[in-house]
Amino acid sequence: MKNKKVYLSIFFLEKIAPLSSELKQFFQSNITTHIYKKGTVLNESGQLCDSLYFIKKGMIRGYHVIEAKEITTWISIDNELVTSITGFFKNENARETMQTLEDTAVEYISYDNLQKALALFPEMNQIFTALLIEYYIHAENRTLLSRIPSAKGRFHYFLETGNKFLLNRTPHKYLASMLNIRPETFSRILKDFNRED
Amino acid sequence: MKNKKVYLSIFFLEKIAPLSSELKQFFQSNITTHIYKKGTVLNESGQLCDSLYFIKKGMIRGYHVIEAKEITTWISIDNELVTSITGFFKNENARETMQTLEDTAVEYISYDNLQKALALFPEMNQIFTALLIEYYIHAENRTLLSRIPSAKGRFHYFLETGNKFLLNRTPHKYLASMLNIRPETFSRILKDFNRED
DNA sequence: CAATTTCCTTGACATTTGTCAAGATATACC
DNA sequence: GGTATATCTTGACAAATGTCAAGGAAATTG
Repeated sequence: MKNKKVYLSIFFLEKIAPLSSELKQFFQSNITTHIYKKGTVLNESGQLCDSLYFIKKGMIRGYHVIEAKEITTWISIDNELVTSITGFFKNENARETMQTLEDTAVEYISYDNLQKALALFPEMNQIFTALLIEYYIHAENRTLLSRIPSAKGRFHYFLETGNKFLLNRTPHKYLASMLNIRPETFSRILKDFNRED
Repeated sequence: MKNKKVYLSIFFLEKIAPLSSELKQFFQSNITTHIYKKGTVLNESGQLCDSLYFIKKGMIRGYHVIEAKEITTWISIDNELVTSITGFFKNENARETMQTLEDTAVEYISYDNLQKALALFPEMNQIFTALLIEYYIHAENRTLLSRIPSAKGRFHYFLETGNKFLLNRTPHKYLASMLNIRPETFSRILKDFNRED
């Protein structure tokens, strides 16, 4: 008798709204798992991103290339959903590149299967909407953060909005990029911060 | 015989997906119109924002107050939907303030009525999702813009992404704030830009 | 349309942050 | 585990942008 796999992403979705057993069964049959080595590019800017990933364990960043420089716009870790949102949800080519910053175990579902789920299971629409709102809020927070005038201000806002633990887990150059600060300046701000505190 | 009012917002929604005549009728009965004087605050940070506005004609900005300074995060004009998204969609207190920058005619619908529409008319969910995705993309664009390192770079990205016409319509101090530039610097960059071009 | 207020521009200067270079740490790889 | 590579730190300096102040332009108000 075959063992049923346990998918963390299903638990994750259940916390948003209850899933019918049919929908759970659907996920059970359509989720794929994979482990990516640190540094792997999941999806390149300009390619179609047709997967929605759930990070079981690990870290992924999204970045854009502007004026020949990488600009990191988000970093996600364990128990978060990630995709190249603009590309995935409109089923168009992604504008950002996604890359793992640690060895990363993911569960994922394809665009087509997600659309199927939306068509077949009414409760899926509810979940999908809730997720979009959640993601919108993240985007709004990032927007606000990056408009704080001083580098120090952005750094502290970043810490105060629940990201402090990333200091010990993410290479600082990516945090610096996300905060629109040069690594050298980041290092200096961090020194001051550790001194005060 | 009573004249049926013509609501631009209904045309706006029809462009996203077809509306059943029942849904159109529902909007017909539940849309309110209003004209706000320039400078009016529609919804203050910390208050519940329970309306989704469609700008018939005019201009509205959203801003946050951080470190005692106003930070404008978006500016919308004719034929756009606006609300304090985070607040409205989660039915929580808004974190931003919305203010008209011109005399502004709006059509709006309440949170409760929007929820009713979502419950009663399946096609409304489709529209709602499409709108959320559209708004997400806007937010992502703003995020990217504000992470461009140089003030000049942000200014040019702003122009190149279809906002040039705002130069002649929006007081520059708000554009400057949205681009995270001081008004004095904005003025200097603009002078250079006009010289070159 | 005159008066008042707000907004924009310009100059001089201060401050922050970026740049470059070198050495120190940490991490990855054979 | 030792070597190679990447990352972080620090200093000296340069460049970009912010700040302050004053005058001019534009818009608003009575």
